Amino acid sequence: MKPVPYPTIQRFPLYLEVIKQLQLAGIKTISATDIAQNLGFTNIQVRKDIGYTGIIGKPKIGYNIKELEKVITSFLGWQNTNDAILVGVGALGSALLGYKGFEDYGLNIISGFDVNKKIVGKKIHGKKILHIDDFESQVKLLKVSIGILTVNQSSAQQITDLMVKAGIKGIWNFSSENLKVPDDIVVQRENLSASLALLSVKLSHKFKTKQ
Amino acid sequence: MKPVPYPTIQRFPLYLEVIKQLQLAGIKTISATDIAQNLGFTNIQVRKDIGYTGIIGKPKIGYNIKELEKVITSFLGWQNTNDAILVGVGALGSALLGYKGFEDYGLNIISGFDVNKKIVGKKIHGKKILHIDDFESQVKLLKVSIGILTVNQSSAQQITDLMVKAGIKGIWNFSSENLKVPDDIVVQRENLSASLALLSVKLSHKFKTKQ
DNA sequence: CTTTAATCGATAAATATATATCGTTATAAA
DNA sequence: TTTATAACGATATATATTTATCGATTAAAG
Repeated sequence: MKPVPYPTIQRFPLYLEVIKQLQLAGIKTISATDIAQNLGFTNIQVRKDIGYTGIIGKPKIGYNIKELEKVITSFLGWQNTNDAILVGVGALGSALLGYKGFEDYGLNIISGFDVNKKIVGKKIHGKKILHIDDFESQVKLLKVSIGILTVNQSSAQQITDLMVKAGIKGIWNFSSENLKVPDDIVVQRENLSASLALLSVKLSHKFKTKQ
Repeated sequence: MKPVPYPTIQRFPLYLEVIKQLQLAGIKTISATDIAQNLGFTNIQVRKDIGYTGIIGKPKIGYNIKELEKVITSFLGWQNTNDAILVGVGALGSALLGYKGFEDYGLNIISGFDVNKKIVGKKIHGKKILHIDDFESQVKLLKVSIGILTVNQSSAQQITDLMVKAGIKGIWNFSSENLKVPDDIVVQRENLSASLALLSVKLSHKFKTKQ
C-alpha cells in the first residue's frame, strides 16, 4: 500500500468539517467539487485525497456523505475517543483543557498536571489538576497513551522523559524545545511561530508588491 | 528573485530559537550543521534555507551568529514590533493574550474585543478587553493591521467582515471557518486539528507495524 | 609550510506533491 | 430513448521540495 502524504492527512480534518456542516443541512451526498469549493482547493486534489481512503463514489453524484465521514474519521483513528493527559497548566494549558473542539477529534483530556500549589487539587474547566508527582502512577493506572506538553521550554525535556517513562506513546509538543525521545515515541510539534511566520512574510510581500 | 518556499519560511523561527539559545551560551559563530543537529534536520537543508537570506558564511566556520539572527529576523519582518488586536476572549483567546512568546515574534497584542459583559472593561493578562462595538474606531485610530480571530465558527465570517472593513490586512484565523476575504487580505489559518491528525495517524501506524 | 578536515555555495538528481488529461459511468433533460 | 453533463478513477505531466554531489575555501594540526 502506498503511503498517504502528510499534506493529505492534514487536509482530512478540514474535509470532516465541511462534511459535518453539510450533514446538518440535510445533504446526503457530497462531491469532491463541493468540498473543494467550500475550502478553496481544487476538486482534483480533494478527489485524490479521498481516494486514499478507498471509498467508492458515483459519477455525477459524488460520495455518500455518511460513509465518507466514516472512512475519514476511521482513517484518522478518531472513531473511538483517545484519552490524553496534559502537563503544564498555564495560560495555554488551561485553554486547551477547556477547548470543546477536541471532542470532534476523538481526543479526551482526562486531567492536567502541574507543580503550582495554587491550582493542584482544583478543577479547571471541569478537569482535575493533579501534582506532577502523581503523574507516572496515574498514567499507568489509566493506560493513557497521549500526552500534551504545555510547559515552558526549560522543563520540557524533563517532563518528556517522565512521560516516556510512564508509558506515553505520543506527545503533542506545544513548547519550543526540540525533544529527544526513543524511536518508538511519536512527537508532534505544534508550532505557532511557523504559521505566524507565514502570515508575516505574506503580509510584507503584499505590501511590497501592491504598494 | 526566486520565491522562498513556504516550508523554508516555517523553519526560520526554529532556527531563530536555536540561534538565541546558543547566543546565550556565548557562541559567536554557528554552522548549518550545528543548527541541523539541534533540530534533527539535514545540514544541507538548513544551508539551503539560510542561503535564501543572502548571508555569506565562511567555510570551516559557519555564519556569524549575530548577523544570522539579524537576517532571519529581518526576513520575517520581526525586527519591529507589529501591533495586533484579538477578537474572541474565550479560553483560547485569553491564553493568547497572555502568551509571552509572541514578543520574540515581533507581535504585540494591544487589546482584546468581545461582547461578553462580564469581561468587557476588565483586563486579562494585563490587556484591556473592549466591546466589539468599539472595534472599528479603535483599529482605525491605532492603525492596527493584524487581527487574531478566536471567536467560534458561527460568528467567524461576520467578525472577519468587520475586520476587513476596519482596515485589518492580515488575519490569523484560529476558528475552523473557511473565511471569505477580498484579494488583498491575507488569512493564515491555524489548524490544531491538522497537527493532531498527523499525531493520530503516526501513532496508529506505529502500533500497527511494531506490534 | 603542507596537509587534513569541516563547511560553504552552486549545481544536479531524486523524491514528493499538485495539477491536468482522458475514458467511463450515472443521472437528468431533451 | 437519446443526448448532454457532472463527476468518478486512473494515469500522466508538471511543479515543488528535499537530498546528494562536487569543487573551493578556510582554519587548525602536523
